[in-house]
Amino acid sequence: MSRHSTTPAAKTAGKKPRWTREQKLAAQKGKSSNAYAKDSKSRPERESRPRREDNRSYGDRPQRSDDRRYDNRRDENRSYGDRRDNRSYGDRPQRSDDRRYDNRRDENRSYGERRDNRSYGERRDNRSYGDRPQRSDDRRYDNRRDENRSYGERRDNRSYGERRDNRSYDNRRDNRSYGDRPQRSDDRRYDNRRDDTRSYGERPERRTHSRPQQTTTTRAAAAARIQEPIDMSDNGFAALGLPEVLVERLARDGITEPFPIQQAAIPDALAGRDVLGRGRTGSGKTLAFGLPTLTRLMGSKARPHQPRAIVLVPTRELAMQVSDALQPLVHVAGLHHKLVAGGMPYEPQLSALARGVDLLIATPGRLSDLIARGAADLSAVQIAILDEADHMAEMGFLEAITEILDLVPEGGQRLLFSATLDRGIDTVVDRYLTDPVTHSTDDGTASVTTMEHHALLIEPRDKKVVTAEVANRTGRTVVFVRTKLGADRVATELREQGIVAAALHGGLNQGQRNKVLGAFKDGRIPVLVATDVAARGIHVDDVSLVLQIDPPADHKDYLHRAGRTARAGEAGTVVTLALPHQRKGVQRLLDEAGVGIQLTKARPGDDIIAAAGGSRPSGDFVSQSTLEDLLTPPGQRDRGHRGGPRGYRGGPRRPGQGRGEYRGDRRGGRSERSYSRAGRD
DNA sequence: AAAAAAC
Repeated sequence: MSRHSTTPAAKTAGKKPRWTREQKLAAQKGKSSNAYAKDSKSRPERESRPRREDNRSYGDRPQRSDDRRYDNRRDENRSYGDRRDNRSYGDRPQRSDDRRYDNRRDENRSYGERRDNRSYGERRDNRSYGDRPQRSDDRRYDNRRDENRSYGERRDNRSYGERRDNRSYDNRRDNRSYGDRPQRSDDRRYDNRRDDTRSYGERPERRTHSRPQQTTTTRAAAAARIQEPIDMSDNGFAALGLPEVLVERLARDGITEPFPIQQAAIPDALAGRDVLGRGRTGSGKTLAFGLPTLTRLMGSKARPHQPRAIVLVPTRELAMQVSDALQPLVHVAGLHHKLVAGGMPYEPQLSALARGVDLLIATPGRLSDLIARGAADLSAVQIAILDEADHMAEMGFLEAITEILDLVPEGGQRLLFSATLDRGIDTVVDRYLTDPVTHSTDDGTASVTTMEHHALLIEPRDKKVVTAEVANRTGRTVVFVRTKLGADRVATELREQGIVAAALHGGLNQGQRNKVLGAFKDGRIPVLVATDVAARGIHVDDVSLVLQIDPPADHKDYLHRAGRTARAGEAGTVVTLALPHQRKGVQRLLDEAGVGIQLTKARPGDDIIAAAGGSRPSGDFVSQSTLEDLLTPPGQRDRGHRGGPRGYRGGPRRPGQGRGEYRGDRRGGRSERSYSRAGRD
């Protein structure tokens, strides 16, 4: 336990102690011998262990004014003793040069003040401003809901015919006339998202279409219909002790029977216990932690800046998905939630926190950022949840996670979920959980029986062609590669061979990431070439093939990547390619994952490729402009220059004198509102 | 070793 102790020096400095490199390495090796799942009772009581760096009583801790976390006053507004920087003025960095107090965009600063004063040639993005993605198209700077924007600003101003949901009426989720639809709480705007990871086809109610046909169109009638009782007698969620509003809301989406992980974990989570939950990919883990969390939060309100529950997730896309999935439930519970992640504008996150958020769904970086800014204060968090917990406990995430969890008061509830929970999370469990109960609804291996696995041993020179042949098929395909550059390269190579493919990785800006994933979900792009950014948690309907052209790092990654297909009982195929020098490693990985198959030699055109649904691609080059067209939602095409060839558009423009897509800051004096787009378009 | 995660 010595790794949890703190040096006196660190304490007196009032700094947040960090783990040393040695401590982290020790933690990574899983040196703990604690068998939390089997013998958790034998662990010493939480209070008796000096786990936290700061186990002084609250009264002994540094005063707020001394606590950087909660103090974002400027130094000049504090007493000298409180100041972070008590160098003499002359020694301090010039204010205009001081990033901490300056979050203006570069183009609104004088040149000397800019963060990036590299010459143009050195900059990463030295396209002329005109060539850059249009600001107005960039979700990062505007995530207001459509209904709060002027029409011109709305994301979806496609004509009805162009919209995503132009399935025939019978195929729609909701084919009632508008007037017949339920009130806002049931409104599609808040309801075009999944409540869990089951496909719609999987939901009992959807098959039966038992929704009464509406004949009236008044709002009153719609409101009355909401009141219609839903049969609770035979509802598995009601039986678990969940509140009626949540059960009803689920039932309205046809979700009446909990999946095994939900059945297992919800009662303990409701009872306030710490839970380790393992359920195979696509088995509904989001609801398993979401429902009890919301239930326990119901009835009281969050104070400004003090969320009462946090969900930490490893990627922005997953954060969005979790947020979307819980949205309707949060709403009917009378609570507020907020997605807090990087690549998105600060202002909505800041203002939501200022209003008070019950449930915060966050990626670690942005949350830490907001904490440092004094916008978020975790001292009222009662429930802390780690989604993809084993991944969050790995090097690279662990430090950020511990930094955040250290700010959460002890004694609260902790929920850790993943499809692959192994001993790698022991350090986190030891440090933050009390007497956890483990619910494992599968054996952590490739137990999804509707999933078919192939592993092809190929020659390096065949890789490009085999990749294209396997990917050339009907149905959605996710191709996994190891690196960001690889993703771009493979996507390009596939397009050159006639396959419509787009790359998704963390090197893209959030606007691009959203566009690519959106186009893939819509079916505009059938093949997604992704790094492991898409390996975990991301749900896309009807992905029927996962193709791993670079082997995953370990067997857990194999299972997570594979888990993008065959979700919730659907069928799916996983094809893994291996080069001769990767043969041993890949075979071991297959064994560890419990797949139970052997590598098979394959060449282009082989039957095994056809058996997996693949065929020789057309070879008709998919041009860049075709791709851009497909990536751009239909209603946003043919506006501005998007989709067209990139040419000279007036040459470089001095920052601050752009085309006016983004003018918020220039109105001056409204930094908090600087992303406001009022009057635009 | 890479990817992800703040700007």
